[in-house]
Amino acid sequence: MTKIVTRFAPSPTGYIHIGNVRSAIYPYLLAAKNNGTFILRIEDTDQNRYVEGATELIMDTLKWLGLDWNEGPEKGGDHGPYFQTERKTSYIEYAKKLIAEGRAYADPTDSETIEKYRKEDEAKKVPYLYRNHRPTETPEWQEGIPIRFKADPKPRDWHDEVMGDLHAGPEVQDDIILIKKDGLPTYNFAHIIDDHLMGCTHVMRGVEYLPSTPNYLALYEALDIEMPKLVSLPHILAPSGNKKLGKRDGAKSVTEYRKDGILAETMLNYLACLGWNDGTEQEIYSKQELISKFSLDRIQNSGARYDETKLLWMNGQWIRKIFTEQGVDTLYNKTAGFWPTEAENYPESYRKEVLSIIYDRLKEFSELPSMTSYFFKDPAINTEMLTSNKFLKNLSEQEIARLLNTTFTALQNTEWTEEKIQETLNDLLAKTEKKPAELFSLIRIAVSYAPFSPALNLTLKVLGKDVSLARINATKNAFLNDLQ
RNA sequence: GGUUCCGUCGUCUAGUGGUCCAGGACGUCUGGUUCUCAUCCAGAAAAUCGCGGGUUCGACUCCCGCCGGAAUCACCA
Repeated sequence: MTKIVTRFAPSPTGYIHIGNVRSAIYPYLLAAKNNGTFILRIEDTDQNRYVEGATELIMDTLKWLGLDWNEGPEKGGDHGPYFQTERKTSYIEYAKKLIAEGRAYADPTDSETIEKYRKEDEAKKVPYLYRNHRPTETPEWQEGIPIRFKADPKPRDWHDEVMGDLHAGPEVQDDIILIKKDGLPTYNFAHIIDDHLMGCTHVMRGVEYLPSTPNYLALYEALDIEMPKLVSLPHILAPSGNKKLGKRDGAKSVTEYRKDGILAETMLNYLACLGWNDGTEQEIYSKQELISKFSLDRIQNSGARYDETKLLWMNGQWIRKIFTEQGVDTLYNKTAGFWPTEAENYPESYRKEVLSIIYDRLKEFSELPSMTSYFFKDPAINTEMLTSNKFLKNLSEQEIARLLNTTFTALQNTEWTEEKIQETLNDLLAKTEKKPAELFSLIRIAVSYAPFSPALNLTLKVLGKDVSLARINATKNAFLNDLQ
């Protein structure tokens, strides 16, 4: 069995967004599953669209997701260089070979003339095909003149691993540009040479390349190159409408989700399963599970709409999974940079305690500041919040002050453990003859002034005895002052 | 316009001729878990399988037509 070689071949024009990252994920998974090679190749032949730093951005995204490439920039490998601009000579070499064999030609036609041909065909309502305007006299090639393929239009049948058996007629095959005026190859030509030279067994890319596949087929044939397996990946659709998700539709960069506090595990899981599933009812997959279960034939052949709600749900699942399976330390290490600024004044151990009791309501780490602020900073007292609470509406201010006083006293003599605090709270319930809804809400709000918080005994435990008592006292005093 | 691809609950999907008056998940709604928010658990609503014809004893599954959506037609990738 031949070794599987896949590649991700982005052009350095910006960040990787969620609409196109699957063409990195799937090749990675396929190679990893089969102990193959995953190559990162940078297709930088378009000088005009080149963006400084884009390659780094792309590598950063890949690293974050854990899609480690075996060959490519930073890694090297036996098939380098991995930037197309550095492979210029091989393209020229192959193009020259095609010219020598009469399968390509240097095209002296200037762009105005080409534009004229196009207009003429449009006016005549015939499809514009350059091969109908092929120049009769072609010069010897020299840099500065584009090289065109000499099409061999005929019906083409091929197999796509996702789309199945495909067919196209001669009307879509044309004299495509191989080498541009600037001496660099077009994508159409370069990727074929590179895939061949790099030994790629699978070419995975978006379905937008489907219409030009017949031209590639002709090129493989003319070059006498064994065709790799073709895998067309359907588009990810924008949340609304039916358009493919692109930067123009607000497709966020993959790493932007990292800033929001989405885990890499979630991102990989969600994106991989958008348009792929293993046929079971499993929803949560680790990278290892993805690798072992991945298969080309289970890639969906219709586009999938991107749904951020499910991503958020999945992130919650992953947060809980990591906490229960790998412990608070592992989860904590992923929260760096998300804590409220005041948290810096507290030891790591305290932040971990806080995380341990709030992690199960987290959906993304960006919620951390609003969810935990009262653990790090005394909340502003807001008596209105207490008196308007639906469980506390029937309590007079006097009663509130009295209840808080009783609580203060009881807690003062409590050993500060989860269990003991809970015992005290239960005793208080019996003594005051209040419903949990009343008493606990009261205490909870008095110490947090937050719309919600973890279980009361846990909140008090983590807050600490001194802080808890001080806050209860402060609220009690606020009501006493009110009464005076 | 030409060419090509796609079409199952709102969304992601299972389904390869009978086990499907279509299963799971997200979302929504209801109830439960000594307070809140969430988690978790239980339950509900939600798809005439794009439409119309065939083939067949029987079709979401096969065939044809139509409709709808998308992609693409560059010296961009």
